[in-house]
Amino acid sequence: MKAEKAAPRRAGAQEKHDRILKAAVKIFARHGFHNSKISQIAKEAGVADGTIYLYFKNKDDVLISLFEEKLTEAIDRLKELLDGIDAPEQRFRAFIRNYVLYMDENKELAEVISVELRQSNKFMKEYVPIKFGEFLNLVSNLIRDCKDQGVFRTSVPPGIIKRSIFGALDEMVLYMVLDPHPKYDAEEIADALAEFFLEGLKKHPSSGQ
Amino acid sequence: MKAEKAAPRRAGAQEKHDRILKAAVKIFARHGFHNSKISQIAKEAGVADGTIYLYFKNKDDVLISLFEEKLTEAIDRLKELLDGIDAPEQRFRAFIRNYVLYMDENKELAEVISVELRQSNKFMKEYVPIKFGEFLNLVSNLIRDCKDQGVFRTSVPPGIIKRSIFGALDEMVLYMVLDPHPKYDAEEIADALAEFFLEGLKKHPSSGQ
Amino acid sequence: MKAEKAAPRRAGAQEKHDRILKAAVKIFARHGFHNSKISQIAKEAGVADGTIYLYFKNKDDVLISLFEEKLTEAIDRLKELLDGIDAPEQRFRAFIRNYVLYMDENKELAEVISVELRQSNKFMKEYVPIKFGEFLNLVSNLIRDCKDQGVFRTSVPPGIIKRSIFGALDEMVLYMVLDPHPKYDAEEIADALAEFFLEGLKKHPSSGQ
Amino acid sequence: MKAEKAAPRRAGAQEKHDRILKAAVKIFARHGFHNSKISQIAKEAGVADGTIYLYFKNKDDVLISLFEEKLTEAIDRLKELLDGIDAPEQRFRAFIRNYVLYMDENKELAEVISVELRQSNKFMKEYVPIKFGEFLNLVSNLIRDCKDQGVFRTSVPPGIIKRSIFGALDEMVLYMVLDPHPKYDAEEIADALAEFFLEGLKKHPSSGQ
DNA sequence: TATGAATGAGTGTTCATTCAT
DNA sequence: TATGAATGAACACTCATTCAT
Repeated sequence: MKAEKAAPRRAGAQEKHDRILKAAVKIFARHGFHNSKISQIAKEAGVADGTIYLYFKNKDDVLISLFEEKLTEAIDRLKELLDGIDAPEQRFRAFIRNYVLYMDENKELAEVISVELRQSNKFMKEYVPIKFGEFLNLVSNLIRDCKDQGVFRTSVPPGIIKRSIFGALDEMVLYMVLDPHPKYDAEEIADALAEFFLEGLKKHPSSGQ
Repeated sequence: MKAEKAAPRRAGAQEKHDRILKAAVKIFARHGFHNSKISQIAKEAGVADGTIYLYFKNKDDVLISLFEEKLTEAIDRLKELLDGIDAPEQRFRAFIRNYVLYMDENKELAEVISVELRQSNKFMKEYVPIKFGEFLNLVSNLIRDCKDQGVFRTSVPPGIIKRSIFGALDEMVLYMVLDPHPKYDAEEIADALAEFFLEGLKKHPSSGQ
Repeated sequence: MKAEKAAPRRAGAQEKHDRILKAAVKIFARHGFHNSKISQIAKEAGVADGTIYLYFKNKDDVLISLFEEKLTEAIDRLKELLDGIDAPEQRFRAFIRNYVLYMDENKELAEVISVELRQSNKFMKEYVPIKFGEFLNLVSNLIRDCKDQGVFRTSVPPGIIKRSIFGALDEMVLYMVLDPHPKYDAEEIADALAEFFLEGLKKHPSSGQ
Repeated sequence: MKAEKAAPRRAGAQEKHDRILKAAVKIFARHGFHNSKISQIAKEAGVADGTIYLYFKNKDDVLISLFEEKLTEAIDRLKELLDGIDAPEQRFRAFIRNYVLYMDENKELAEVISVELRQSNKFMKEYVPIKFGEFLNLVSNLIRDCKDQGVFRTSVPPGIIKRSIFGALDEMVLYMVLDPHPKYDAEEIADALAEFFLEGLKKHPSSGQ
């Protein structure tokens, strides 16, 4: 929930807020945050420049809000989806699959997240890291469940696994959405990644120790 | 080899060029590319603002050159190192290990690469993607060798593996260099990652097919 | 009487007009005209921003109206007061005294007049100079009466006297209302100023000529 | 002496600094501080907009520096002049006379000081009040000397006198420089004011008490 | 080569004003 | 009348880049 900024009370307020954020995703994806102009976003959203400042504190806040709201949305969707699945391995697979498919359906958002998240994570102190941490915890929990149930016997520390998986997912998704002639489609990528991670995390009896 | 720009003639020229790039790494790591000022780099390098333009076409070119030269250096170091190792699996392990240790020893460079590479990859059309591709190919080759020798029997496509590994490495390294109180040291991280990847790529007899 | 603007029709209209002006005095005193926002005045007055434009043409007009009405009020009060006094010297003293006391009782108004009047006098072509001239004429008349009755024998031209007196009063009042730990109170200041001016304007037999 | 802002070291630096300040006086006099644009000043000074920021921290600093330097100059000139005069009354007269003539010769500066000083005094915390206080002290000292030597026997407190005199001078000067068809010239005004003040401050034996 | 003063295009942000409700 | 969301013109300030020395 955004604070500080008196949200306009009109009926269409949320709609306009969303329109601006949607425009921002498109513009940021196209030019990158730093090369995007507020006036471009305003134009794309069909509002005046000044209107953006009725809904967001400043340009940074547009990006932060974008991260916050879109990550929340994505996380919620993933959580809800996982709720319907019991078997840990299936949950893990479903997570990977749905993350990849979600990003494939929201290519511009995927671009923005991949390209700008690190910048933001480093230079914007507040919201982004929190939301991002929440996302990483989702991964942690999945891994812990898999371990608890004996699916994963890996000795790799969870803190390393969760980040590695995020890094791999993120990079892969970026490649997927940017490549104009992709060799693999989202489904293939999702399956391959799931396969890769699962193999890496299962402790195979034959591989001894 | 850079073009357009008058090649440095004096012996001290290369030294000044390097000093500027070294300063740039430090400044970019601290503030990010877009928030870094040419004047800050000049000051850090102990030269006048204008002098930077004797060695680099413009601000973008400083970052591009940085990527180009530092990636080249890193790649060459890794290549040379791998040359001394025969067994594919050992080469793979050595690669992971050395990448992580190298970045740990060059924390500022690691930050810049992690935080700025994607932006640059996307928005700077020229050198960066080429150099980055070269790096990825290094990974590809390692994987191909492992496959050729039967170490990896994975069915995951190499194009997906190489990017996943880069993504995981990159994210992990970023975490490593940024966390003020890291839970794991570089050695642990390297070992864990190698373990994770190798397990994921070996085709385990027991895991059937 | 203001023109152009629809005359307030409802009984409550005048009241709202006054509330806005009262709010404006407070806000202008606190931040200065140029640093005051219409929205601040609206908030202070408890009305919507747009409402101000139902009562005033624009921001300038708020200040102009403020000067016009408050100066009129002050002048009328002073005139009325002077009407009850016959002796020119007493009228002069009463004028000084009451101007100072009035401003002391209306500190915020005094600040606005002192700080903004000159700007307005110079850059706002219409009402302000007229009203201000009227105020100065009040002084002129007092002086003329004193001269006519032989109280003042000064050879200093009236045009110079009236402005000097206004300047001195204005500066003194500003000092009085702004100083958080004033050395003199309003009464003392009034008496001192009256003394100073009267001495300066009486032609003292002993001082020759 | 200005600090913080690295003054350009070039030979012509002081000259450019002065040119900008001179331009600022002209522009501020014409439009008032708040309605003056940096670009107007730059144009008038024959420099680029950005150049102004090499010599001044920001727009406020231009005004502050203007006050500081011009007041210093004026005060120094007045001090030097007074040094050559012994008799307190003559010193007082000389002060009035020279202040008025100086302002008459620097009409635009006079306008800026009269119109903007109060704003600045109130809203700019640092330099202006200090310099202004120094100016007031000059007046105080003159009065004290006159009292010490028995020229003034007034009972009006010095703190009130100095501000009244400044207020009267300032207002009178403003009138003088603004009136397109002035009834009095600078000499007359100076003489009249001196006369007025002196009469007001001398304690006339015949006026008893 | 090296300097750093000068440039001026470019933009985030503010806020007086409007107008649909 | 009253509202306050929306507008968009306006502007201070920054900083990459140039160029005279």
